[in-house]
Amino acid sequence: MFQVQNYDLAATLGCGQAFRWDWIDGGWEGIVGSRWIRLQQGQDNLSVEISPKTNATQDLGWLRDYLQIDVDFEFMISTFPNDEPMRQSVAACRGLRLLKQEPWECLASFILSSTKQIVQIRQIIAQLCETFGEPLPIPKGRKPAFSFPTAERIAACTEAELRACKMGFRAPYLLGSAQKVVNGEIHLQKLHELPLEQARAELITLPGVGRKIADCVLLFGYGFPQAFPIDVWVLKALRQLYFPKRTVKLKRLVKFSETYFGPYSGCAQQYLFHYMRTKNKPAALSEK
DNA sequence: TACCAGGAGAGCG
DNA sequence: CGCTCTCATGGT
Repeated sequence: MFQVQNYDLAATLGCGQAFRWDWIDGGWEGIVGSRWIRLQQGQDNLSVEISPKTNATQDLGWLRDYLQIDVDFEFMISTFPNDEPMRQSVAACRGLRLLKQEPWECLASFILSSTKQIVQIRQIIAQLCETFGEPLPIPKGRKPAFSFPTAERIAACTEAELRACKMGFRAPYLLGSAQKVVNGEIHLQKLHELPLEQARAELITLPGVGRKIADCVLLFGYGFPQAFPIDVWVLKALRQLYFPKRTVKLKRLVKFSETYFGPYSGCAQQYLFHYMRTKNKPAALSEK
């Protein structure tokens, strides 16, 4: 059980930053590392069930860190620009947090995300884990759970094996990136120590990783608060909400995003993303 | 059915 | 540079 304030579990797990959480019987079930987890939103707490069972005194720091329980939420959103779009976005999903995900899983997931709807990304990743992940212990009666396959396991695949998981043209990208991780051409852990621009430059050397996907990994996997991924939704948000008069080019919007949204611009970006995706369909959240 | 999806990379002028 | 085209698949 975690005591929390302003924590919107549904927005956090269902907003498209992670792809392995399912809404089941009033709670969220997913995998963190090598453990099956069930989380349930309470009034001012999150209840936690873990498999294999852990006793109450066991250290859950790793899960607190993943869920970013201890961030100063009020301070963070107080740094957002005080404009109409941000007020609307925050009002729509107050309590959305950025997760701190495992870098390789985050990288691989977003390589698979390009020009795919979130539902499809989830399907691809589920099949990838079922096929190449390790089975994990689960509570009685639950459907089987699998770890996210390591870079080593992916690097040992053929392109055809990966394509069988329906990832299409992304297969050679995932394979190539896994190989570079395994043979040491990039050190994912080392990126934690680099400034944002250098870490981004490193990631972009990987096949299938451009500015957008690199920023997703930096934001969701490394916690760089100023990584600002601009996908089709955020592009639409920036154009529609901030520059409605004329069509501003992407390059210009990248510059705008680097200066306008403050020290936690990446988090602001996620509020804009969630707002754009849900404002015309309020109830669609739990399944998408 | 037609359109589009949390893009990247190659080819072109 | 900056623009266009292709890549694979399936949801809505």
